[in-house]
This record gives sequence, structure tokens and C-alpha cells, in this order.
Amino acid sequence: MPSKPAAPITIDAVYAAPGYLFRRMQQIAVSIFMEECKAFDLTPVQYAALIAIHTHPGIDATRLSAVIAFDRSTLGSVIERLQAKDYIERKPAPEDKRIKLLYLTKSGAAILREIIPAVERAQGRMLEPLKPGDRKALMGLLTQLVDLNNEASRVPLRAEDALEHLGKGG
Amino acid sequence: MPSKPAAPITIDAVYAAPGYLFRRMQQIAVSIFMEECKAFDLTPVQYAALIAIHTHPGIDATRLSAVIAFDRSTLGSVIERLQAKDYIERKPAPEDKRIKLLYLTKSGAAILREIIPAVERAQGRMLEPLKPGDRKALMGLLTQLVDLNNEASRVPLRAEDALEHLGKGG
DNA sequence: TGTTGATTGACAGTATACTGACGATCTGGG
DNA sequence: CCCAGATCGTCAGTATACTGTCAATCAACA
Repeated sequence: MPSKPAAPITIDAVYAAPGYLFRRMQQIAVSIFMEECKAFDLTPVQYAALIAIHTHPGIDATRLSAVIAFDRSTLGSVIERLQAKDYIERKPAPEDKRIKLLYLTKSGAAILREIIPAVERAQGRMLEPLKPGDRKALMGLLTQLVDLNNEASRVPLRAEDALEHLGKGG
Repeated sequence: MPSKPAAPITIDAVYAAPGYLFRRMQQIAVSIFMEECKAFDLTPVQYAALIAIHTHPGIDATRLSAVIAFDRSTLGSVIERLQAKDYIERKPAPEDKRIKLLYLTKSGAAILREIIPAVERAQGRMLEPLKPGDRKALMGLLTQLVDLNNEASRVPLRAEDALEHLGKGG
């Protein structure tokens, strides 16, 4: 079979391109998340940060950025906002003056418990239009693809490596 | 079968959530795009805008935002940057003083032709880790999902509706 | 015709996201 | 102990992305 002729330069080619679909799906996902969680005033990224700090108390910002695949420079402002809302606190590490350790406050742990159902509703809604079997298939393929492409984007450490010193290995 | 017990509040739940995977895949897609296209100094969004203007010469900003599923308020700065690079020009519409019509310049049309191969390389690389059959399956499911979820995010007009007045119906 | 309501482009404000750079600090080799 | 290199948090600069608002303009109806 001959290779397809060069596609015409047209917006329709964009609609069928993976990059466009990923951007669009990310927009939709954020939109659904914000809708379900608007009572809590937490963004998806702030939520992920809270969960990660809850899972790894005393983590520092650089390792946190690896755990949630989040740029180190952006993380500073996210942490600031979470701190301003009194959901986390930062304590200097005694043995290394560069590092500030992150912990959930009581408020932070509380809001996390409260927001979980809304987050799960949101995650469910994102896939709702698909048939159950297709949802599974899509998640499987996406998980695979993200895993195999992991090093394509700037994430300084793999999550597992980042956490070695915390002694949380499973 | 009993419903699963409530998942523990853990970062692992985030890794398996659709929202996380979509965000991650979008990061990866942008990263690959920028890598392949770094010689051209064009972002994915700027590229999509150029293609759309090429496909619909004389489109206005509001309709353009619908065509590429792009927020109207953000589009202003994107247009400014494309104009600063001399890739597009804006002409006032004679019959409606509110509207400015968008056209590609010669430079814009030229860079579009040149960048296409790099863009196609990038799109290919995003899916490369999957087996060919899985690529097709993923694209099919994603296309379906984005289409069915289209109204979940703030896109004021469906692309087809937005273009009625341009008489480009196929 | 005059006024109401919708539309357009623009702007302010907030929140990701990335590059590149910086000072403070730690670590290892000599 | 001293210094070179690495790491940490931070910052400046740029580019999306969204909400909400505004003045100018247009369209439609009383």
C-alpha cells in the first residue's frame, strides 16, 4: 500500500492530532475538576500537592516536584498559596539549611478528607461518556504511554528514586 | 461483588486518576512538540492558530477561539505575538467596527509549510512507545471522549457553528 | 427611532508551566 | 581545611488558561 499523500494544511489535521486531543482533554479535565470542587477552592495541582505531602510527610520541595511531576520553579508559588490557606507548614531541616520540610496542618488534613468524594466524582465524570470497557482500555493505554514517555518531559527525578531517603519503599 | 473499600488517601490513587494522566500527557506532548520545533520558535497553540487562520482566512478572534478550542481572553496575547513575528495581520472589518479580521502574511504561510514536517514528527513521537494497534485504539477513544465531553469546558461555540457565516461548509 | 440586549475585543486578576539564572549551602577530593 | 561541583529554594521572564468586567458597537424590537 502506498503511503498516504501529504495531508493538506488544514485545521482538520490538527483535530486528529494526538497533541491537540491531549490539550483538549486536559482542559476538559481541569474544568470538570474545578466544577466539582468549587466549594473547596483547590486546584488540581494544589490537590495533588496536598495528597503527596500527606503520603510523604516531611518531604522537601524538590522531591515533591518529582513525585507529582511538577516543575520545581512553579512549585514555589503553589506551596505559598497552600501555606497562605493554612493547609501546610514549612519547617527548616535541622541537618541541611537549604531545605524546608513540608507538613500538612490539621486544616490541610481535614480539607483533604472532605474533598476526596468531590474529586472522585470529577474523575468519574471525565470518563463517563465512554462505555465501561472503553474506560478501562483508555486508562490502560494512557498509563502505559505516560510511563513509557516519562523522560520526555522535564521531571528531574523518577518518583521512586526521589523517595529513597524517606524510607517509604514498598 | 462488594464495592471496593474506600481507597486510602495516597498519592498512588492520583497516579491512576484520569485527571493526572491527562495533565501528564499534555506536559509530555508540549515538551516533545517544543523539542521538535525549537528551530521555529512556535508554541503548539501558536501553530494551531496559524493553521486555523490558514484554513479560514479572514476569521475573527472570537470564532478563532472556538475553532481551536482556545479561551477568548488568552487568544489576544497569542495574536499579538504572532503579529509581532509578522506571521499574521489584522484588518478591520468594513461592515462591523468591532471586528478585526485575521490573515496569514507571506512569512506566516512560509513558516507553516516549513514547520509541518517537524510537527508531524512530534505527533508521531508522542505515540511511538505504543504498539501500532494500541495507537489507533487510543486515538479512537480519545477522539470519542473529547467529542462527547466537548461542552464540559468553556468553549463558547462549536467549531462548525462558529464557521457558518464563512461559507466553508463541507 | 430610541432603547435594550447581545457581541467584540480588551483588560485585570489569578494560577499553572517552563527556561535560565542566582546566592546560599552542602559534599567530596586533595 | 579549602575549593570545585552539585543541590536547594528562589526569582525573572515568557506563555498558556480561566473568570470576570468593561466600553464600543451592533442588532432587534417596541
